[in-house]
Amino acid sequence: MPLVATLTKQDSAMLKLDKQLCFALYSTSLAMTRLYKPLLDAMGITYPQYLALLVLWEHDGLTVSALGEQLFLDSGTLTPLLKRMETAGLITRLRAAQDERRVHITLTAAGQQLKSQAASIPACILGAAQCPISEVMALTQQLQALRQRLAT
Amino acid sequence: MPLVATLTKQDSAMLKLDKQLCFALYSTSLAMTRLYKPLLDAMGITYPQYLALLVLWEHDGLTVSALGEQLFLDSGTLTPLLKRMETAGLITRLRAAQDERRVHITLTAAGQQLKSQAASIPACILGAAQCPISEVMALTQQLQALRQRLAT
DNA sequence: ACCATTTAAATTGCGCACAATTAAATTGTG
DNA sequence: CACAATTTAATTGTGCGCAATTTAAATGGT
Repeated sequence: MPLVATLTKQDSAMLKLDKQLCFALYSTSLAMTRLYKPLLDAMGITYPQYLALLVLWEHDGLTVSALGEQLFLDSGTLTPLLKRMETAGLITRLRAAQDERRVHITLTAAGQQLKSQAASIPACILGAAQCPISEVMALTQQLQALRQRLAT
Repeated sequence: MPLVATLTKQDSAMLKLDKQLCFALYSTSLAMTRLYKPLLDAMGITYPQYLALLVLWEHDGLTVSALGEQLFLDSGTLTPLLKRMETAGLITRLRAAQDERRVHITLTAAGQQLKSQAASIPACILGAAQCPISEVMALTQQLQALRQRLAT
């Protein structure tokens, strides 16, 4: 009698890697990051740094925690990432005078200029995805809805 | 004249974080991992280690590279991960006698027994996802198809 | 005004991902 | 057979994610 005899066939079927949404998410997300890598290497940034820039290009001057809310990341991840971006000359980190706990992140001229360099990236990625924009948008919305349910 | 004047409205719209499939993938994948964490903590394993176990529960004795093909990961990631799993007593790493370049990964009794402990996980996650199984299956297949296109 | 509580960011430590390199074993070719 | 090319893991170094803790500043109740 094998040790796994306590598992029903249904349980075993559920534990197959290819059936799992979690792995489809995980492996597809990593595949997407790999696709971005050469494009971002040319800009001298990493993928999470690119995400931070996407936020800052929309809303400059956010605090670390406000940035973290947009990205679903905490200061443990963001603080060192932002320090590297500061060293690279893309942003400045400045404590607020009114409330010295808060650190505001502001784009430098170099950080702002990267936006025009990034303008060609979405089309480039869409091309690699090889599927109609309508499908990409639908998938994006499904994932956002799922994320919403998972995070509660 | 601002520096971003070279960007069309369409370019700027494409660079909005919320519109991006890549971020939906990234943030949803991380949200999923966070959901697994307490369940896996109770088993003493991490999420990537869980994925490795999913493969080994189906096909025991795979080489490092065969495991890597299933998981879309390389030896730089797997070697240290597998060493930790070996230290934890879940697997053994054994070089093949016929071809000493190859290292076969085999489940220990403890590694096999974890499967029954994991049997309740998929249902638990499905509950948190709060959506019908049909939708989860459809999303999984869409992501697998996307991954296929991105990886080529 | 005092002090406990709360909040914001930074720090520490661990485990991935991944590029690049290295080491060792095997295979292919003349 | 010799030896270059290939294959397989392991190693090295960088940058995340994240839990847990720490530090410092602001807030709130008395």
